[in-house]
Amino acid sequence: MEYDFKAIESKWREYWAKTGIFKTPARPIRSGGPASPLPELTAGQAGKKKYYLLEMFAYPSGDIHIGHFRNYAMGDAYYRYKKMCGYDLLHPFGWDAFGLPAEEAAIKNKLHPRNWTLNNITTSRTTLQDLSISYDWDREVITCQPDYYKWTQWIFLLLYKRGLAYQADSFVNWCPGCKTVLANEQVDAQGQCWRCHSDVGKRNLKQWFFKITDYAERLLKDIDKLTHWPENIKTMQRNWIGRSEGTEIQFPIANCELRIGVFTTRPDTIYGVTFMAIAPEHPLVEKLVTPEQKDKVAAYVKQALAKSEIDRASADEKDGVFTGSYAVNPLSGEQVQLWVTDYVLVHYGTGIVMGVPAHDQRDFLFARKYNIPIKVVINPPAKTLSPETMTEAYADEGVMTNSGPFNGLPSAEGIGKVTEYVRKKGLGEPNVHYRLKDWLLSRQRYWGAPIPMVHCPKCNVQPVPESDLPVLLPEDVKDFIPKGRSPLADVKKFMDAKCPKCGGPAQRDPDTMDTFVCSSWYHLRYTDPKNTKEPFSKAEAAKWLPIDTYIGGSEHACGHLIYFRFITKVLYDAGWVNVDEPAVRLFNQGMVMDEKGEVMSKSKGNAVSPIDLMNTQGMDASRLAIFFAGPSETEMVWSDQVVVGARRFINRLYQLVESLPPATAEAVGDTRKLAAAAEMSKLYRKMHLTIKEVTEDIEQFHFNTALSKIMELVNNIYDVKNLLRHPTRAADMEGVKGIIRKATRVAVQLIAPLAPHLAEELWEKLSEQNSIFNQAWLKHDPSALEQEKIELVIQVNGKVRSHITVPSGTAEDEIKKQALADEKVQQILKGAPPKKVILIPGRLVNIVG
RNA sequence: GCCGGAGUGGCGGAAUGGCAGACGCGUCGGACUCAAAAUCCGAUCUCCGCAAGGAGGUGAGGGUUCAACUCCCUCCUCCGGCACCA
Repeated sequence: MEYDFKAIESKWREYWAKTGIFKTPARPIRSGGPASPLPELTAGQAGKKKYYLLEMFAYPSGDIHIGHFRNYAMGDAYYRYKKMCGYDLLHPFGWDAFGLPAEEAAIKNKLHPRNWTLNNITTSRTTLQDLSISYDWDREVITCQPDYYKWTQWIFLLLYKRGLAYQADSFVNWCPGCKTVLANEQVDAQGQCWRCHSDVGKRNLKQWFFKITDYAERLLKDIDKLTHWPENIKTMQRNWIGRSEGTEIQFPIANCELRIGVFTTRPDTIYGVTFMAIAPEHPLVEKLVTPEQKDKVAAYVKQALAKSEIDRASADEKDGVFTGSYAVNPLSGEQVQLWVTDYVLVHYGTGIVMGVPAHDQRDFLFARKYNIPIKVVINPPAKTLSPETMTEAYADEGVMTNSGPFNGLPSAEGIGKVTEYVRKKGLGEPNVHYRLKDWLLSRQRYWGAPIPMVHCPKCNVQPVPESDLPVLLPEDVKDFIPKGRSPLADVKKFMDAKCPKCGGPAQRDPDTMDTFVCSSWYHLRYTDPKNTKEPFSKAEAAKWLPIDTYIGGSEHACGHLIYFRFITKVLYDAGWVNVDEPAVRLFNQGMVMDEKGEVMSKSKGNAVSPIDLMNTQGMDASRLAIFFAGPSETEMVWSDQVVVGARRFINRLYQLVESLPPATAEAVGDTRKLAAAAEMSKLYRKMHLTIKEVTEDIEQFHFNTALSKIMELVNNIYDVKNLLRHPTRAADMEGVKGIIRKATRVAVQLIAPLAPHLAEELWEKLSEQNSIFNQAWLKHDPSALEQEKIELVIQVNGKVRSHITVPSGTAEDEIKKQALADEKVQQILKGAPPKKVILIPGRLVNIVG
């Protein structure tokens, strides 16, 4: 009979839904008694039974496509495997439901963003349920619902109370397309908006920030704890945080009281300073410019700010304008000109640099352009540089020269010596700077969580009291077309508020929060999603945290994956959670591409619907095809071709089970005795080897090799079965049937995480009553892997020349003797004595002639 | 430019110091069939050879080793990330 995937898959889908097999156990079993509030149990502790498996939740942009499906199918397979291993699992799902596309779609379709979003969620949820992904839907979270964003606002207030949320005027990334500000993480390498790819500009606005820089050092240092995270993600985070050790040195301004600090990693070049440079946005520019230069500087600043980030960064020429002020080199006493230039970044270091043209390429270009002197203070080993002949800066190490008391010192040593000197003189001190900037979270958009702050004319900024949360997003807003300021600013009913401090009239903050705030703590809400009194209870969080395996795309390396580490640390410091890192293991799944090699996505219109696949190919066949296509972490190309092998395999296994004698003939007794004949003992061994290898593979997300090994087992079963077609030893028949049946059961159990509907059906056919997912995962018998006879490869000079079979446990000398006596070996050696004989036990003998 | 990752049959890929190409797709041959599909069996890295067998072979070149897809050095190509970071 053909395998009727439609009937069988829907039968088991309904069965799982009815029996509630994916529900989270109320109390995960922990060794050492029931969970207590904030117990000391953490992941990695021996005997723990809980398992928190999480896939990154989804932005509900329409329906689930095959790219999502690959991600969720991996999680589902791993869930089912872990369940069979006896873990109590938390495997929730939810929706990252605030965000710009909802507004855009709403404007286009004349739908409220809320309705558009909730409709998409309904569609996508139904799809996931149809696909039998093992989520506990009782724990679903939807970030745009007041019962969720109430606690997002609570998190904001927590950060505010802890001095980690502040409002500041600053030049921020402004996307003219989205008409909102963007976090640094949302501007790509081309200086464009991550969503609409408009060139991002700069605007000076008063905005809310989270002080993630306070956590820079810990976020960096604790990367070392993440031993089960992919190396590339950790490297990306390290680069993103960008720790840089250097020295901050104060330069007095001539003829005035001001001093300016510069940050440098090369204090050894300080005697080579021939100018100073300040960023155009720097607040001190106004104070440092002299009246004569005022107009020129103002014009320059204006045009610099008008440039897009990318134009500014890609300019080959370094240009600038003299401010009219002079800075005094605190070591040499020399006076140098202070320039404004846009190659200095206001956000990095102090926003002011010392210009050392001889030893910094950018400074060199700048000095050449404006005829600023070049002074050599580092000479390369055994060479003397001359400013006149230099064509580029010499930035490497060397020997200090023209540097007063430091002459003759190797520059590497000079760094420490100069720092020490300025520190003693009170002119500066060692300092560390980070590339990481504070997290800009205000958005001038409607569809987000309102910022729970009010602005009182008397009391300034005041937090909304916790008891007044949530600050509800007004629903009856019709005009959310972006205008460059928050649509909420025009909703009088929303804006008018009482000051929590003085009770006087005040205004709400009109901005909403970056959606990355919503997604930075959802993993915590899952532990206690219906709590109305707290964001989550400490006890529930303690039960489940940390996430044991987190599955998601590597594109979140420097965004979400840093933010959720940060928020977890803040909550750890505040005593809410007992882990300071959210996820023990991170797994990055590869993307799904179409046959042209392009990423599948809704916007490209090339996305394959998993529902279509389910209807045409079957869910299990589609899953197996996805798993088999290649390693889980690499990209895969989807084509209908890849399902062919999977479908054949499913039929092959189904036919195998169908062809077994009735259950009464089951001979599952002492299979070792049955394994008398050579073929049988080979199959018996293969069965245990497969259990071992498949277990190891699934544990490591190597679903492709796991499946290939199950295929091998099934092929071997067929080989043995084919022997029955021409039986020569009738007495062995029953034993052979028994081992076939046993091995088939094993194959069915091993395939269960990968092809769950098929496995349930076959399990039932094998006369089992209970769900296969309530069965214990198989354990291999190590003694079954031992072989009575071992085949060894015989090499001569590293080339395979022959094979011998020896009883296991044969003495090394005996093996070597036999190897040398081999006919083939004799032919090649021609009687000459071997120089060396190398024996690798259980593998090979290499004879060096 | 800097930092990661990768490069293996016609294709997806396997093997992380020990028989390169497991498993699957495709192709070819055979069985079944009136025929086809499906299914089953066999072959399938390249070259020489009827065969037995032999030689070469994992981006290129060098090295370490009894033995290298695997480790080391140099280079090429592709992918990803960062990039005026002082």
